[in-house]
Amino acid sequence: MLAYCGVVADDLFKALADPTRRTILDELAEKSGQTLFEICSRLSMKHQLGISRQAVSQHLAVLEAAGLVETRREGRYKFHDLNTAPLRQIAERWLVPDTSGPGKSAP
Amino acid sequence: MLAYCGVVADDLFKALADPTRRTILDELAEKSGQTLFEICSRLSMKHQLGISRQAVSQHLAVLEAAGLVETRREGRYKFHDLNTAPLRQIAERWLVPDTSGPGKSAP
DNA sequence: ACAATAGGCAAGCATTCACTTGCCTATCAA
DNA sequence: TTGATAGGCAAGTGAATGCTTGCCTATTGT
Repeated sequence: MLAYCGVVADDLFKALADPTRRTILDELAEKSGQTLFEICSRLSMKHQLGISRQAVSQHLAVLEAAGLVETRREGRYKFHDLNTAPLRQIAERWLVPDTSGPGKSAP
Repeated sequence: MLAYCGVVADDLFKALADPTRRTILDELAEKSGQTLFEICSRLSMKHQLGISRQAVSQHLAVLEAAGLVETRREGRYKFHDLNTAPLRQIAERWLVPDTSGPGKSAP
């Protein structure tokens, strides 16, 4: 799709810049569909991250804005799923030799 | 090489977080072996980035710390080359495991 | 030698960012 | 209902970051 291009690029890289957010992605890759509290307890238990619930919530919002996390609501629960699709533009930007025409880069 | 692991991960993602640094990577991907002044003029000409030489120098230092840029000195010139090797750990970290989940990735 | 070129080092400033604190809404169980 | 759970919103704070300014060293050309 043409999504995850242009303007979203900045959100994507900024989302990946924080180590806590990368750990959250690791947790969602290991078990998808986790709630906010489940992620919080996992960060505390497995990674010894003393972090508040609101901080994790803000991290999830950043990841969602970058398209790396998708959410679905069910009752009072909100489940979070990992979406690795935006990551492919990283590989497409520099890892592939530039064979195409004058491709406009997205800062 | 065993480099580009562990501690370097944070430097890598932080280096990619800035749009100016990503543009520098684009320029080095298009033409390798550029000097500081050459990169400066390209950022100014092609990308309309009014940025000082020192700022570009600092960006290059960050990129070099992340392993994304390698340098070689010849006389009073310092040439910069792109190294995309560190980028592969991004794909290897999240793109590989896709056995679980609701199976809604890659629409 | 002298000046121009290519680059480096360090302090200061302004913005951004991660995190906390406090309070609020919505859903479910007793 | 009441209370507990799951989550959201907004202001404030301290640290990190991007950029500038000023001065410095090294190399090259005349």
